Amino acid sequence: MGNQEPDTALRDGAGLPAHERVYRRLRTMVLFGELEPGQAVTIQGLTNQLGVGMTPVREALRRLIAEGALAFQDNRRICVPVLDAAAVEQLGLARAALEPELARRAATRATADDIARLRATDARLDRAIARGDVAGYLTQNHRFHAELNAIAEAPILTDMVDGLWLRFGPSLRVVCGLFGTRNLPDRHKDLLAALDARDSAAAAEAMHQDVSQGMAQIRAGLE
Amino acid sequence: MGNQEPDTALRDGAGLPAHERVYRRLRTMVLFGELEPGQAVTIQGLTNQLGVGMTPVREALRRLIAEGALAFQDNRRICVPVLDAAAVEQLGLARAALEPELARRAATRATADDIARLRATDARLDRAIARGDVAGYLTQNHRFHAELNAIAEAPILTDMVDGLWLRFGPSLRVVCGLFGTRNLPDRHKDLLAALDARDSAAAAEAMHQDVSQGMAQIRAGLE
DNA sequence: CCGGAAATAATTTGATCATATTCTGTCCGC
DNA sequence: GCGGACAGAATATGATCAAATTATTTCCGG
Repeated sequence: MGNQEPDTALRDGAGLPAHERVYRRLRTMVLFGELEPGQAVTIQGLTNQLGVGMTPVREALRRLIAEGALAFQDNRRICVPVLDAAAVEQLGLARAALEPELARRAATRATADDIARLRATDARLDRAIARGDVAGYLTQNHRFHAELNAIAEAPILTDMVDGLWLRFGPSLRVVCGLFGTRNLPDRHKDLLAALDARDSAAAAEAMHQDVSQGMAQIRAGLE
Repeated sequence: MGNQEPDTALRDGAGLPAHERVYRRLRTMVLFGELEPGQAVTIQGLTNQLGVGMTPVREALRRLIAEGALAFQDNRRICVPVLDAAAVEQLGLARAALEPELARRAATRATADDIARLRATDARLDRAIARGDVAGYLTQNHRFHAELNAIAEAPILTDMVDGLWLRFGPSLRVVCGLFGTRNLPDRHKDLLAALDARDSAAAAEAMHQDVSQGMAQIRAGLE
């Protein structure tokens, strides 16, 4: 059979280099659990699937591996990492150390517009949970935290946190697939109240709770 | 002129893929300040200098950029990042959040052999300082922290911290070049005492001091 | 004669390179 | 000062080589 059209998912992002498009595509796939933990990823498979040469694919993979989103197998195969209890613990520690600091900063900088935007995202998040829409939950939850981190204006910390989300994304998806959208932690209401009040300490505390509960959920879901 | 022999610094690591060798070489160059902040790095320059094709060089650069060791210029040129005050502040926050935790864990796991090895490294560090040997100071100081982090057995946290060191390496070298090895902070004695006593809290506190003083030094050195 | 382990052949996949194409910034002539 | 040609550098492709996994065959013991 001939090669089908080069994957509609790359239609946007025209003008960007091919390796950047491949990177973004794979990144969202990992972040939202479209690839499951342990799944193998081959270079040639991606070149066929995405309709680009191997050099851009290679670079995108190298970048994702450096960020921990993908991992080398014992041999030289590439796959989505499988988290063990120790990994989840370390990711939780790192998140608990960094994300409250971002929330603290956001509380001192958030404008009324910023908070309104966050509240709108949180409303979409609640609707997705009520609907039992796992993909919607993952998307909107990430969006909420990403918008909050952007307000903090700390690009280095934000990049580090993004890397952490990338690492537990596939596992979070698995856990949500098991338990649905019930029992999902959500300290966003406390957080929004703290932002309204410009209360840095309360914002940091709310974020700490949100992170702790979220990681506990993942740990529990992996038995 | 013809191309000279393919760089003696790549002689070791035989058997590893070329992109891995290029990555390690560039990584140590950045980590120990052999490249100064703002310096441009070209792909073709590296292919000539290291005697490899451009694909391995491309992958190594992509990886280093993902780790923050190198950065894109406005156009698509690559250079060593120049840190501003905000960047140093965020790096300091992240280090202060993560490295004390690693010290805490190391205190609960360190064997007598581990501590002896650390003490030997610290002795070499002191000799380098007394000698005014900047390169030796940078090497042994990094080695001390790397050995300590290895004891903590937390690979994810250790990787994150390694990435942070990569970011401020070039600037630390500049500061040391300005001020020599005088006034360099060193809470390593407190740290070793805490390890001897298996005192996690004291180890974390000593590391927090070491990090804070080190980052303050860098911030001061950049005016 | 049958089943399974070891050895070997075939396919798949990763690594590297040489080359072509595109883009950016610069320099010269008008 | 402006526009177009030129040079340099990065991006992207396909071909080629090496390593590894899988499939197949062979051979031996029961």
